[in-house]
Amino acid sequence: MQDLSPQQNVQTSIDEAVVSGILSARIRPGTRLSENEVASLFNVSRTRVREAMMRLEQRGIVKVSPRRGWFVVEPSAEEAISVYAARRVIEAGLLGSMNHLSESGRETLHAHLAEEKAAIAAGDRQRLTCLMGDFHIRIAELSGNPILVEILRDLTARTILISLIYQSDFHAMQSHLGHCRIAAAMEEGDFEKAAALAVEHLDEVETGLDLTRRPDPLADLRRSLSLPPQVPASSNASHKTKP
Amino acid sequence: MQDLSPQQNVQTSIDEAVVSGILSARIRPGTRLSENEVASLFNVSRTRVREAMMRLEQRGIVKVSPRRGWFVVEPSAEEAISVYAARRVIEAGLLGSMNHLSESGRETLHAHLAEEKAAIAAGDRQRLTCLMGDFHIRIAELSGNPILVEILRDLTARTILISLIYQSDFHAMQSHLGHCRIAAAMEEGDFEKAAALAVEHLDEVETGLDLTRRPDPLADLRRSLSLPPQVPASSNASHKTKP
DNA sequence: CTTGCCAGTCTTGTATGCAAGATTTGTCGC
DNA sequence: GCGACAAATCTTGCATACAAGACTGGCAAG
Repeated sequence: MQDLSPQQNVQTSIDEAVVSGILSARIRPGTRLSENEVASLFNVSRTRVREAMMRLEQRGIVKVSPRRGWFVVEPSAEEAISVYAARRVIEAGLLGSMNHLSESGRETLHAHLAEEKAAIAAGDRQRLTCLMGDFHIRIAELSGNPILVEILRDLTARTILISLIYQSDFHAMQSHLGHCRIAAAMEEGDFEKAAALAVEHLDEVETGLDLTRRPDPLADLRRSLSLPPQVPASSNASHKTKP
Repeated sequence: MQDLSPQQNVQTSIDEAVVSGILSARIRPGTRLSENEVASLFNVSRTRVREAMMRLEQRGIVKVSPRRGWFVVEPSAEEAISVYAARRVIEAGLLGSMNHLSESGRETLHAHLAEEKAAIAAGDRQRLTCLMGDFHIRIAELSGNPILVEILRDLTARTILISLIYQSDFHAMQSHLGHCRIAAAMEEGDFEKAAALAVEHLDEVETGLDLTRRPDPLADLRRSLSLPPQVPASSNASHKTKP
C-alpha cells in the first residue's frame, strides 16, 4: 500500500516535484540535480530520472552540462528578456482574445487576489512568489486552452528562476496592485485594457530586475554557510573580532 | 569518418528528422515509430531513441501507447481547436507587439511569398504544405524571440498533422493570399491590422477543416491496403479471393 | 462458418553495467 | 609556500539484458 502510491505516479511525479519546487521557490536556479540522488530519493533507477530530466530540459527548466550534471537553469539576461517578451506576447494575445468572464472565473480571480492579500499580510515571501506566478496561470486557465496553460506554466517557472537571480527587492504590493487592475479590467469586460495592463505589469516587473548582476557562482555557497533561514544581520556578527 | 558525422549530431538529429518529416508532410499522423526500427535507422541503441521520443512527446508531437508503441499524434477535433486557438493568440500577440519591419525582414517575407507562388505554379503540394507552415515561423523569427519561434514551430507541426487528418481540399491559393495580405499590412507598418488579418487567416483555415471526420478508422486501413512501399508477399493469405 | 482460447512473438518499461570525461584531491618538485 | 601533475572519484552517456504486457495467429469446439 505504502509503496504503491509513489510507484504508480512516479512517471510524472519527478517532473512535477521539480516544477513544483521551482514554482514555490524552494529550488534555486543553478541547483544541481544529481541523477543518482534524485533516483534514490524516488526509489527508482537512473533511467527514469534521466527521462524526466530530458523532458524538463525540453521545457527549458533544466540544463545538462555534458559529463558534469544536470542543473536547474540560470537564465541569462538575454534569456530573461526573451521570457518576459514571450509572456507579454502570449498574455496580451490571450486577454485580447477574450470576450467574456464567467461567474466562476470572476470568483476564481477574487479568491486568488484574496490569497495574495493574505500572503502579503502574513509576509510569507515564498508563498507570495508562488501566488504571483499563479495569477497568470489562472488567467490562462480561464481561456480554457490547455496548450496555453502549459506554455505559461513553464514560462512562469522560468520567470521565478529569473526573479531569484536578478530581483533584489520584491515589490509584492506593486505586483499585487497590477494584478488587481488586470482583474478589474476583466470584470469590466474591457479585455483590450486588461491586455494593455498585463503588458504594463510585466514591463514593471521586468524593469524591476537588475539584469546586470551576474548569476553569482557563490550564491549557493553563501546560502549554505550564512543562512539557515535568513539572517543577514547576525551573520557577520558570528565571528566577531575579539579584542 | 563515416560513422563520426552521424554520431556527433545524433543527439538532436532523431528529433529533427521526425519534426522535419512532419513539417514536410512526409510523416502522416498515426505513423508508428518503433523504437527498434528507428534505432537501427540511426545506428544507435533504443536508449537514445527513447530519449528522443520523450522529448517529442513533451512537445506534443508523438504519443506513447503503453506497451504498444510510439505514434505520431493524431490530434482530436478538440485538440485541433486548441491548437488553432493557441496560434491565434500567439500570432496576434506577436504581430501586435511589433512596431517595425526591418529591411532584411521585408526581403525575407518577399522571398518566402515568391517561393509560395512558385510552389503553387509547380503544383507541388508537399512543398506547399511545408511553406504554408513556414510562413508563420518566419514571422516568429522576425520577432527575434527564440522562445516564441520554438513554440510556433511545434504548433505548426501539429497544425500540419491536423490538416492531414481533417483537411479535404487544400485551398493553397486562399492561404497564400492570406499570407500576402498579412505581409502587406506589415510593410505598411500597420501591425494591428496584420494581427487581425492573421487571426482571420487562421480562422479561415480552421473553418476549412472538416472536424467531423474521424481521425483513424479508415485512414491507416486505406493506407495499409493501397500503399505499396513494401509488399509482404507471403504474410497475407486472403489475396486469393478471386472467384 | 463462427467463436473462444492459448501459445508465440513483438512491443515497450525498467534496471544495470561499463566506459569516458570532468573534477577534485593528494603529492611531489621547486 | 606554491604550482603543477597524476591518481582517485564521481558524474553522465550509452548499450544491453531482462521482464511484463499486448497483439496475432492458429486451433479446436460449438
